Amino acid sequence: MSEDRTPEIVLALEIDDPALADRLAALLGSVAGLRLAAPGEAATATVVARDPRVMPADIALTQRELDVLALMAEGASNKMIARRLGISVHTVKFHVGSLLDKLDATGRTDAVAHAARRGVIEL
Amino acid sequence: MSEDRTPEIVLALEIDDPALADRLAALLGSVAGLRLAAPGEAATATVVARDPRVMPADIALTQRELDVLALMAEGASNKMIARRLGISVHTVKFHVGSLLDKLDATGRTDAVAHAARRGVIEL
DNA sequence: CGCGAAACTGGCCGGGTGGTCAGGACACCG
DNA sequence: CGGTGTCCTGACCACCCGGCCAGTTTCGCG
Repeated sequence: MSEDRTPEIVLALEIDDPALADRLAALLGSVAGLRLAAPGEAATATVVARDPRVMPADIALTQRELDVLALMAEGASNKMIARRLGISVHTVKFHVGSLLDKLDATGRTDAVAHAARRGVIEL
Repeated sequence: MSEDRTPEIVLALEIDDPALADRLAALLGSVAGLRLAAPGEAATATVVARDPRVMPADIALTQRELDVLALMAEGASNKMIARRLGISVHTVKFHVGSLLDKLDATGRTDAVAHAARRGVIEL
């Protein structure tokens, strides 16, 4: 009961690089006042590090495509996007088509999922 | 050039709770072999902690709805979901309807976006 | 044993979606 | 100047989606 005013910080590790994970584990494991979380244990904080990720140059989307993509992520229909952007539905469908192509998606739902996964958009 | 094969780990902090951030900064700042990142500096790893999160009670989705939701996030069509789950398209549409209702979404794209936002599914 | 919740199925239909073909305007670059 | 790329628009069409109606079974709970 002495000093439980410092409730021991539990740190979880989510490191892609095994070598880095080892070094961090060694470093952090010997720090007084915190300990590493057991697998599956609820942690106070998580140390994350994903290396040069699968994300080659943001897949080169044009500005207009990013506009359309953002509205798609809001759940907007082609008609809504057209109105919001001041262009015709045909043009929206054109951009959506390009998006599906570039993002390698089969539909608009798949497209926003892929985009969110690679950080192109923020959900 | 002695031992720069241990390139000093740079840690960034993304902690919601200021008190926890302070304690972690104090603890980690005095560990040899790593240092805290300056604001905006590219870090080796990031320590994240979002507290009691916006995610109370998971909005009570049934198991089947979670199944359908997961496949929706994959970009699967109703027909594909039906095949994958061994049920009819009508049933899929039934579950999708419930999903749209519970997630307060206007379409399947909106539904997976909402679900991802509140952590119901992992993108 | 009733009763509700969950899961499942069917049909119908208006509107949305994705693919395809075709075209024009503009800017940049070799 | 011709080529390339982006952006924009039009039309056509098969298919999908979401909402509506209705119905069945199975399960757990009081």
